[in-house]
Amino acid sequence: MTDHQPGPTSPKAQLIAGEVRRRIVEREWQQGERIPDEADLAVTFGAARATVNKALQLLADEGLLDRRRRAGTRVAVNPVRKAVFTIPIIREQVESAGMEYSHRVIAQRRSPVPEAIATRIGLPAGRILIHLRAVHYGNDRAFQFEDRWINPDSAPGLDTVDFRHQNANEWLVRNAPYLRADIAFSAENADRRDARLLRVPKGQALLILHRSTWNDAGPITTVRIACHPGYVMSTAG
Amino acid sequence: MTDHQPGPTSPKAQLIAGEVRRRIVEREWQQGERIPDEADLAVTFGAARATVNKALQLLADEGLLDRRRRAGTRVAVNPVRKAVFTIPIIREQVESAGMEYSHRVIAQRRSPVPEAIATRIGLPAGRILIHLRAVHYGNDRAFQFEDRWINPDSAPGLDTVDFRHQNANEWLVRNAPYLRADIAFSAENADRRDARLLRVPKGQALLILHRSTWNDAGPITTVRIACHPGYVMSTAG
DNA sequence: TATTGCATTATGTCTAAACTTAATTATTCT
DNA sequence: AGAATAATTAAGTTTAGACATAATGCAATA
Repeated sequence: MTDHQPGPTSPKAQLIAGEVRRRIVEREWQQGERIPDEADLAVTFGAARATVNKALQLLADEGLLDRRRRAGTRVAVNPVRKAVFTIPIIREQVESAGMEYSHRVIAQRRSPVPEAIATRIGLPAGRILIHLRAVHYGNDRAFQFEDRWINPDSAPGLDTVDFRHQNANEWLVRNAPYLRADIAFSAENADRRDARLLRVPKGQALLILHRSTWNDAGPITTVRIACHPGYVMSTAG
Repeated sequence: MTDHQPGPTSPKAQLIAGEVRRRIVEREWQQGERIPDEADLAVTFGAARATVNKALQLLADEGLLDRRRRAGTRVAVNPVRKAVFTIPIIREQVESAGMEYSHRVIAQRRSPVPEAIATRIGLPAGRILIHLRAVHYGNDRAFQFEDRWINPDSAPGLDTVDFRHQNANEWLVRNAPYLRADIAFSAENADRRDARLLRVPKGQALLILHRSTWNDAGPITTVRIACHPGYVMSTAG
């Protein structure tokens, strides 16, 4: 088509998704109800079916629609609530807050991995990994304390890296991209070591982030990050 | 085309995404490096450009690629780490663990909203909202304590609902779909009330989840959920 | 009656071609 | 040289058409 309407300012698929979302929110299409099929909607909205498909996929990903072949598309009864968190790179986070970033390595040594950690990443207990402990600072205020185990087989040259001069996370991000990652949040009372390194009272509630990464050759690293009190992890809008 | 190859078992776009991912992970394409453009890749992979586009969009969403019009596609230097969490419906979570779900309303009254909460959801302080406090149990063990404020204007009939017989979250999910949601995790030491209701010692570290939702007419609800100790929120596979 | 097989249907995916838009590069003008 | 302008390029989006696939329901069969 060479001639067509003035042209919307945002992509058509987005507009369609927005309109469908509105109809759901305003109860024009009720929970569990079947909505018109893609071909019909394509006609109603004056778009190609592929465009409608894209819009509906979007809403299905959001958890607002349930779609099944042959059965059609219906409004989700229990909209799944998904939240996307962007795991910040500590340095960027500190610097974007206008503070100066620094970090200090508390310990770096080769050591047999404890059972609890070995099972978490699927390695036999007792394997020799690099054990690294470091604190990240913003303007000399402790921000995070990380306790990390690194698989020396996961990247060439890992054995000889001195993480005192080189942030472990950044080195790994650049030198050992991962295929799969697991992330978990929990809360713990600061133990003696957390308390000392983060300079908070023992027992202080801390947000704990556990992250493990793998590539096709096996586990790369697993880390427990203890965040300073008051740290909030929120859906970046 | 009526004749073509036996056909891959998984979608072509996925295969292409996988192959590109592999090339990045194996350093064939280095960080920051420009990769061939869509047209070239379409030829290499024997696919249409739209298919390659879909694959690359996928990887860009994952944070592995940076794409800009005209400038081309390059391997991300700092792969953004995104994590998708599925916020569980408490009842389902309890029941899927083989426990019996129940909940108890501690208080339900109309009350002027405190400043801190009003600003969080963008309402003038002092507005009269429904204030609800409830505990969720699994097999009589306290699971979560929720402290919720509900905007009575956000759904018809909200004024007359008795949440003793009707889980607030589920009622809202069904009767007041939201357009936008904010979710945040943090850690807090249990205060006296948390401790009493969750039956844990005062000071116990708790994972706290703050969630607020809005539709086009304004805020619907905001809630602070205190999870029992040991609760872990992880990227659900 | 229970089972198998087939037609139907709605979504899933792909293709080829076109047009749109943002950003870069080259060119022209001052 | 520097600024304004035009050309070019690569991604972004849409379209129309086709075929693939998974459910569903119906019909024929054992």
